[in-house]
Amino acid sequence: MKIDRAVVKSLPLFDRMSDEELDRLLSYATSRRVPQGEAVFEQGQPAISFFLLLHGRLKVTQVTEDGQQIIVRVVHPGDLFGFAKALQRTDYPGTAIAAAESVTLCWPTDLWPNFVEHNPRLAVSAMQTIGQRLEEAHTRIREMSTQEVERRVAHAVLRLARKAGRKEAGGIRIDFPISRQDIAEMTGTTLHTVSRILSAWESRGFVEGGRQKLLVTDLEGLAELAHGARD
Amino acid sequence: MKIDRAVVKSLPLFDRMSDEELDRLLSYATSRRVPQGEAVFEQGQPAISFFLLLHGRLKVTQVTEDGQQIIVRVVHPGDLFGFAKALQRTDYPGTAIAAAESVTLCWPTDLWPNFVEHNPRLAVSAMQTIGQRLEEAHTRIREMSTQEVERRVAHAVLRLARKAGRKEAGGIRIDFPISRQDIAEMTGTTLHTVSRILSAWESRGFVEGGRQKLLVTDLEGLAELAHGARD
DNA sequence: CGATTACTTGAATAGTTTCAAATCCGGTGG
DNA sequence: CCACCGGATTTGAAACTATTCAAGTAATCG
Repeated sequence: MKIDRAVVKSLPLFDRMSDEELDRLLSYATSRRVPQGEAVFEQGQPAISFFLLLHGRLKVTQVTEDGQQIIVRVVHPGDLFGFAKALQRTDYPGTAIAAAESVTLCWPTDLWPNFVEHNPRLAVSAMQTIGQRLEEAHTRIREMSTQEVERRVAHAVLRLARKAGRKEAGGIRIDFPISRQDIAEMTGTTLHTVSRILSAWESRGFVEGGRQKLLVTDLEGLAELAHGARD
Repeated sequence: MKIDRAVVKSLPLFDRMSDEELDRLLSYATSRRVPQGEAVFEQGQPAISFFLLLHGRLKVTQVTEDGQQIIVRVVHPGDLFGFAKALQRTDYPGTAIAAAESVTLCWPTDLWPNFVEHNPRLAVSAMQTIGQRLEEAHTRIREMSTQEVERRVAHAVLRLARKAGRKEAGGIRIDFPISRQDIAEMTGTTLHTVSRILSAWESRGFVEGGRQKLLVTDLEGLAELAHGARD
């Protein structure tokens, strides 16, 4: 598949890179279209590549020993993902599934040290990314430790609106198919509880639901709820 | 305070480093004794230093907006900590408190890039450390999402036994003062629930409690419980 | 000792999950 | 184009886990 250089160039990660260097980087990359529902890589597979999401949306999931699934994070366009090797792992700790039709760039893991050497900025970016992820993880732990389900769901929906929201008449549309089950797996609860919460919100005018659809109609209200101002 | 070179040299992080390089590193370091209950740094302070724990034990805590506290992690001897700057942060995201009398090495954050340049191994180690931490965080999220409190507490105690356990007649002693409240803050529950659980375990012969004391008397049994084999 | 902090434990309560069943929606194939 | 099927969603009721509230009991430190 042909790589769209303009798209890559527009990403913050690469915007200060010289054209030559960018070309060199891209010359090693392959592009891949991932249909909805298909996995880019699966938990436990050897980490032979690392990736950059160009279009679409991925869910990174983990399955526990006893078969329960959680969503570790959502990958948005422009995010690096699957760089297990940079963290000294040999296999992928989770499964990355396309929530919507997606396009990824893909490099062999072996090239990581090479890239980092030629592009210190990339190393810094990677560090930053990991640091952010660690913080996000801690935030989530904090929320799960101290907040009740409704506020956790509110925070999750707000994050989605911020990272995957598209303005639309009447509110902010979460721009990829997301089910109640997904939200449950992101917040550590059950789809039943999520459904009840969204129903309650709908009657309060905060959101509008739908099959794998979510429209935030009152961001302010939700934010207040998430921060404990309302109940 | 005088730095004990032998102690530093015995750490995996430095064991392949040349004596000259180690001396150079240590020449920039200052050593500091931290009495029990005192903080090495506090949440929100500018990150002017990074640290290595030589002796003792630290709890890293975060306080939520509404004043609730959680324990993000426990720092064990040999661990690097407080390298916020490496993650592109300018302040410390948490507070590090000495759970027992501790000794730390301390470097100015500015030297981090310099060190990393001269010691690629240190950079790799740091990456590895962060990667491990991210995994630990995800493990914790997974546990909090899918497991009930008793199993979470079992896992937490097992981790403590592994990382801070000292063999002793009759079992494995958690080698620093730890309260029910601490365990509650590590597992996202209340001290009451932890107390009840430990009491139940004590009558089943898994542990022996005490004021800020914990002795694991049946590691096997606890492990089974943690993995869902018993109830 | 006296005060303080840590711990234990019972009872009531609240928040969530589990179980069960009905309903809705979207696409597929006739 | 429409009936039908399967996955997604909703919702009620029961069960349960863990928290909150409320005392009361130890252990430690000055």
